[in-house]
Amino acid sequence: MQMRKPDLITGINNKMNNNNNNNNISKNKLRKGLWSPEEDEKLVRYMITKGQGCWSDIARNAGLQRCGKSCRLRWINYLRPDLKRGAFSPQEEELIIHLHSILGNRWSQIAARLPGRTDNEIKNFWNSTLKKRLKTNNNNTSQSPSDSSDQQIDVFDMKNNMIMPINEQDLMTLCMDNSSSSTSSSSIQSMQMHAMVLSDQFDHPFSLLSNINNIPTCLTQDGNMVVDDIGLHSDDHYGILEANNKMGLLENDFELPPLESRISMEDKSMIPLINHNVMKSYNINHFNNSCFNNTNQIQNSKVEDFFGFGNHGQGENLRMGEWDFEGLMQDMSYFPTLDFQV
DNA sequence: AATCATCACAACCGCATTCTC
DNA sequence: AGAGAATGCGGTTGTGATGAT
Repeated sequence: MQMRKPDLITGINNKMNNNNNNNNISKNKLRKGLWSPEEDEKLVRYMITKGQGCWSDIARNAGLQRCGKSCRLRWINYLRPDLKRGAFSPQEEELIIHLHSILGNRWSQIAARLPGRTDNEIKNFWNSTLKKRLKTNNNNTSQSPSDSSDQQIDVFDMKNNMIMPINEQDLMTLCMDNSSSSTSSSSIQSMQMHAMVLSDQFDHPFSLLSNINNIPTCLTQDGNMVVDDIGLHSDDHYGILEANNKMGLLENDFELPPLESRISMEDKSMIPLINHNVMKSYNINHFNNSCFNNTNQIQNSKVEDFFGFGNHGQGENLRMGEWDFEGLMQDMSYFPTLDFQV
């Protein structure tokens, strides 16, 4: 389906392109709007024979009166031979919904998990179809008292030594990306995730993460380690194990985050109390940055050792705010029919 | 048949980040 | 180091197709 009329930007372009004579086209006027079959053919032929390179060069050398950006978009979203096209399968739909529940509108990251699909395609599908469908579904179930969007999660304020509740949405936003979050509460905005303590009260929203096991939970401010599921609870909610003891096996592998990304523990006063399953999905660097920088013993450890992800290339870094999908997807037996592409 | 509303999606825009010189 | 170019990303727009009235 083609929508935009070609060359909306200038009437000059329109006339010139109708003549289909590249030599006559003004050097400064680039064509916009719909791509003609001829343009597509030029771009495809060029890409197949010459391969990818600088997009502005491609546009020029392929004889296209388009900016490089436009060529890139056309190729990535429409002309690429590995595009799947066609309707989304139910499995794809479900995966998009799940990924979106974790990632939000990070379309490119979602698309990276759907072979043959583009971020634009997924974004359009979400905005035009899935969002409405989910909204309808939510309306049907919104009367339920167990509506997860209203679920309160206790967060421990270390400065004031008290527990305060926040809603799940705020916590998820906080967890997703503390550099660009737009949480509704200023107190939450000021929080930084630097340690996790388990809490049985939070029945995590990420069911797909629930089969990740065998991790220690996190660290407290003084370098102690908080653990769960290994029978070391010291009271009703959590237990503390001396990090020295727990980390003894890991101290030979040393991997430190860049200095500038480390977070001063003094600046952080809030520790969320959340289920360890949620914590597992956090950005690995996030833990490097925030959890493990305060204890020498822990600094000597790789996070992969803790979480068993180990799927990153050497030296690979995730940006702040990204999630560790490599590790996450390893554990996603939830969608057995999909061929995940990394 | 005509009109209007909605859907679907290609493509654009602006901004942020990364790269290159 | 920094300025400009290139690239990538997410939000938004515009319009043909389709359905409802």
